[in-house]
Amino acid sequence: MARRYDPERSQRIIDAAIRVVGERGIAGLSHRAVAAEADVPLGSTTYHFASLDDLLVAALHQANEACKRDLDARKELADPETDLATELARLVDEMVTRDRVRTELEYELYLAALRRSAVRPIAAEWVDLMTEVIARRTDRDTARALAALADGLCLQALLTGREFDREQARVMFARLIR
Amino acid sequence: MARRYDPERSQRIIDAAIRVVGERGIAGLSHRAVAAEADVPLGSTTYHFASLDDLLVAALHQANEACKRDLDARKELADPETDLATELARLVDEMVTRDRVRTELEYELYLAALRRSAVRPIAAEWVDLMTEVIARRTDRDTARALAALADGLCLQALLTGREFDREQARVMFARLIR
DNA sequence: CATCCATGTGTACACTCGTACGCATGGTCT
DNA sequence: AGACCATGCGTACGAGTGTACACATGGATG
Repeated sequence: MARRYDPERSQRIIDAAIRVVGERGIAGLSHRAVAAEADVPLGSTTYHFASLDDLLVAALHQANEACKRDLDARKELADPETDLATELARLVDEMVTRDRVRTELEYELYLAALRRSAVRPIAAEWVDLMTEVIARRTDRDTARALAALADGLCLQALLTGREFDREQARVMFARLIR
Repeated sequence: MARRYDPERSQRIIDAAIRVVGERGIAGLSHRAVAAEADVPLGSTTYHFASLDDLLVAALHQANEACKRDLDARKELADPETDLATELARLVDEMVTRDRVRTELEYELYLAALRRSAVRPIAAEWVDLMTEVIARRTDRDTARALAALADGLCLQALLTGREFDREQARVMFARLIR
């Protein structure tokens, strides 16, 4: 039979799950949808992930790790030569335009965390990392507020569909920075 | 047969739907769950709301209207004698403690809006009203940022489970107000 | 009073889903 | 070489779902 012994199997299943959630939302995640997307039989998804929740957690965790790596790799955010407010405004701008799909998935994760306790730690991780990265340039309390403002601005942009005004955002970030 | 001619029927169905979403989340919304909660037969829910989406939209719309009325009724927010930053900090505090259930439902609405275009206008309405109410006390751009910060702080509190620090929030709101 | 039709009710159908489970297979270890 | 067992595969079952639809009822209308 085709494709036996596939050491990357469970990884490919996770990748497929991320694509499914990205396209149809968490509500659209099912063993069958993932199996089809990964081109593996149904039994394979249930073998590698005992329950659908396990799969969801694995997928969201991996997606979140990718986001975190990206965030960490943003040298400009850490570089004290740059203007923090400008960099944050740029970050949000890119999140709601270039990376819009991934950002939507990120917020899907957030809001799913409200109901599913298994997902909450993952969401909390993201909030914490975001705060921590910013805190390298300012104090912790301010960093938390900056992260919150960034979150709120993202959400507003995603929900209202209004165009994001980067310059105005920069001004607001600047006001928070002491 | 019992309870024929019930002019409040569709209203009671909506109320039941709100309770169901509040308790189990949007994922838990089904014709049958609502029918049971409203104590009406299954056919009744499908009669009054052709599709499940119709019911969801009606429920979220009504819940949102209630929130909006409450927000409008907050005299302190409009009263120029009060300190705006203090009032906003109090508002968020109450949202994540006393009104936590309703707030979770509000964010559930946000989540739904990300994927369902029918729900997006309802979420946008809420964002707009929030901004408008605040804009009575300051300029529009600042109001938008204040609303975004409030949203972000709410979300952080709900996700991390950390206790909300009202005083710290007040300081951050105050920094945004020019 | 006769009729109509908005409203209310119960049931049935087709579908998707999560999960369980028996069996196949072939690296790996003794 | 032979046995073992992690991994892979297909199928089946029961539960839950949205929706359609045939029928009941009784206030409103003429």
